[in-house]
Amino acid sequence: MAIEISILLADDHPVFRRGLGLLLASDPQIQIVAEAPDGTQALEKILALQPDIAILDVNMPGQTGFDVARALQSSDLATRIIFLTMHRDEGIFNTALDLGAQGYLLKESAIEEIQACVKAVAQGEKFISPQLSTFLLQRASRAAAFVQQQPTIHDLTPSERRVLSMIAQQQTSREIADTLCISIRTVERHRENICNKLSLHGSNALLKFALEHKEQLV
Amino acid sequence: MAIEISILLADDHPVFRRGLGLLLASDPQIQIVAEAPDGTQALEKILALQPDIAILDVNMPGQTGFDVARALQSSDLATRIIFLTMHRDEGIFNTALDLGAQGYLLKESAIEEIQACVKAVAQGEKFISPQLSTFLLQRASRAAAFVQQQPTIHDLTPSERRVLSMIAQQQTSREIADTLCISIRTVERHRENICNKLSLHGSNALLKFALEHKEQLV
DNA sequence: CAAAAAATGGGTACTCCTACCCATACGAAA
DNA sequence: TTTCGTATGGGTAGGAGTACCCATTTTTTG
Repeated sequence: MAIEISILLADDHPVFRRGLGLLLASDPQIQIVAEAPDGTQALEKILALQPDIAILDVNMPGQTGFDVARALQSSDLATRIIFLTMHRDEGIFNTALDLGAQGYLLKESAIEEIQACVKAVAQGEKFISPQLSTFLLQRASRAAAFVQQQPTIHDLTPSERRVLSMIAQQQTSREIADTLCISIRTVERHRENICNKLSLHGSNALLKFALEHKEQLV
Repeated sequence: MAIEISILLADDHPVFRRGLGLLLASDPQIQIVAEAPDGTQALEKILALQPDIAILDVNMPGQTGFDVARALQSSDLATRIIFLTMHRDEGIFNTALDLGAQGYLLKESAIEEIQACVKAVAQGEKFISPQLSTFLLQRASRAAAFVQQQPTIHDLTPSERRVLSMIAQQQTSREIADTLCISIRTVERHRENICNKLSLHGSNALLKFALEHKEQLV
């Protein structure tokens, strides 16, 4: 078949981006119509070129892949999204799916896997890295249970998220209170609520969590 | 000139490895003689093929790029080493230089930069990502001052390193003491000594440091 | 409008960690 | 042999954070 799949490729690592571009373009069905080194340029080019598929790195300087996806959600473009990430992380994975991603790949994926993903997504199917099947099953069982058993970062209120991200920047409650011009007790209250929502216990639970989930706290 | 530079390429991410391979091979002077997905295979192929240059990812499953470099140090091979890493991290950088690396590149480097690095190293020069010039200057000034002003992980004793890596695994002093069958006071003494050596201050200073330098604590 | 959620603030007890004080034992280096 | 580094242990004070208790105000939502 001579059906062309037009693709925009966004990743801030030149070698990875160019390399993947070359590898994908070696397939006659696939055409790379643009590349972008960051989310802002990716979004511009997606809106201008309206590719079939946008392959977006999650972690890019400036606008992240998630930011681009959010911006696209409010448009009526038919461009489908494949996320590409370093992190075998359930939180990021769930965020991606909540943003309506059709594909989710780890950067360590084999080339054949990425090609298969592109073709599956081009035909309207979904494709998720097999390495993440655990997360997918957990997500499915959660959905089946009709209750969210393991609340994530996304269940936090804006204030709580703000505090959490400041914790990830290694600020103490005292410093956070001073910065936000609120009482340290309020900060500690937020901490408590976050701990409860995320089922975190023990000493420095929040600091540990925050440092391990920095990426999601941009 | 028709001088061929033979290269072994080791990285656990297939797309990055293949992509970089294709990009480098597009230069007529450069020939990729082998690729490897992990340190063990990299070492085998280096010993068998004796390439001019080995481009090694630092973070690979099993044997890391550093492990390979250590193994090569004790051999008398002329293969020069270029390290490739995600992390803009001074500790990793210094370790690499201590291991006799001729090149040190960030994965976010431009393709031209990597090509320049390969050619420089092939001619016996050194090449370090310009993004790391800060570290290089710090290292130089440290050496000039003839004293190590900022001791690093490498200045810790074996016991201290063991404790630090357990801290990075989110164990409390109590748990570490139980695991090692020593008094919690000894663990706390190690913590103190580590804090002093690394000039760490404030609450949870060690936990923060340990979580931010996990990669070096394997 | 009423109810729920979110944000604000305070009290108290407890644990963990840091930061200082003290010491003894052992092996290696000067 | 003496000294230094390392590992081992104890005491004590204080800061930071968790985990409960209490409350009021504002905003959002049904």
